[in-house]
Amino acid sequence: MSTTSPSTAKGRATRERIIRATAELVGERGVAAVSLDDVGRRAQASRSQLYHYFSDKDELVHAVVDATTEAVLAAQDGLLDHLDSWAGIDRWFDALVRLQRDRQARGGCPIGSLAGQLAERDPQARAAIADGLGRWEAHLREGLTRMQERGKLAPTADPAKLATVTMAALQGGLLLTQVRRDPEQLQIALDGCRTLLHAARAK
Amino acid sequence: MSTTSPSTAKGRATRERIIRATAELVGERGVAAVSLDDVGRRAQASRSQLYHYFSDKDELVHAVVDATTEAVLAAQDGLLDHLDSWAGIDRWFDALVRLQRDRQARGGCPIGSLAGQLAERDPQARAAIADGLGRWEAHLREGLTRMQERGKLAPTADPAKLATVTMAALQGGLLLTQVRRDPEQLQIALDGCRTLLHAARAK
DNA sequence: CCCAGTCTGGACTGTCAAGTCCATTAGATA
DNA sequence: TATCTAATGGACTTGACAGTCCAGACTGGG
Repeated sequence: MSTTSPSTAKGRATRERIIRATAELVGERGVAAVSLDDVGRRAQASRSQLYHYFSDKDELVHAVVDATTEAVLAAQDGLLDHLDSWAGIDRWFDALVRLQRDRQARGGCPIGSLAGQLAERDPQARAAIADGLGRWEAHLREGLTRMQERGKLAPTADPAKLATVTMAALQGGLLLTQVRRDPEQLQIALDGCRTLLHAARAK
Repeated sequence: MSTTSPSTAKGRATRERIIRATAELVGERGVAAVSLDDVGRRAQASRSQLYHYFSDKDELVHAVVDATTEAVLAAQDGLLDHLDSWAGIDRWFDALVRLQRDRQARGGCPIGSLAGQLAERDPQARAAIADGLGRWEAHLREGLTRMQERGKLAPTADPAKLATVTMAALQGGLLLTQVRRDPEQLQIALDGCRTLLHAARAK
């Protein structure tokens, strides 16, 4: 629970600034390595403001988890709603790989990173992350389902499982990309995945 | 560098105990949440012993990374050397899924977890983790290559890429398993991967 | 313009962790 | 047995961090 939800525009802006700054720092260094002083500095907010808007660090982290999942989904806006055609899926895959190249293979997946850091430490965060990944996966599952309905995907294919495999390849590919500092790793993973999806093409 | 490498059996035992205790704690709570006092308590060693054998926490963590990769590979001993047949690959996949069921989907992959925690924070650790994953992947790549030589895999297939996709599916499947607390996620990911591998079967 | 509620700055406290130091014990070797 | 070195215990220092507190500034509805 927030200690205070801001009722003025200024307050809301400050709260947003705090969350954004925290999310950035968490992305750069990981949750554990971010101190509230760091956050205050980057957000141009004093310590007391942090405690004015969040009851403690955990609550701030939860807000960051939510903001991060929203940001990841928003960043894919325009792509996730068109996963019901082979071209749409290709565009999505290409965009994901391009993003890793632009980022020089740093940081991995913001949600996946949070997962690794929080899953065993904070059950509430784990649930929120699972939810975020679920929403992400749902876009693909629903796209594949529509394709099946339109006869583009074999009737025997299982859209739910295909969506899960794809998420696994994506997350795993991002992990390999991050560890090896090589965006090609994601490319290879998604290429494999594409082959698998095409194998479920309606004949 | 170690401050001191133990020259007596007792010293070696202590050093081992420290590494093992740290690895356990890191697996349970994550790197950042483990203090040297915790380690001392679990390893039955005083603070000064930690500094006798390791120059600082980072060096201890590096030792843990090495020990963890060795442990993960050792745990798959008897499986990794037989990835040159469809049956061998099936046995491997099954064992991985069974392990997650036994562990109630907790902890994910020890190496993958370390990757998420250290990749952006400790370049040396990142390199060590990349090396460990590389050795892991090499077993599969070499197995697939042998299969190709024996005509079990299509000549057009690319063992290196197939091995990479498989590692991605494995790591991603483990991440989903961990976040969703559901071992079935790994099963689905590996089943998809199996389908992909079979698609590269020699006709 | 007033003032109640909102927002903000920064000093302060308690806790805990990393890393240092030194005195002591155990063990090997001659 | 004497002696040297490895190994150990634990107190101590230093610094950083989470969280508290309170006084002062701002703001918007009356």
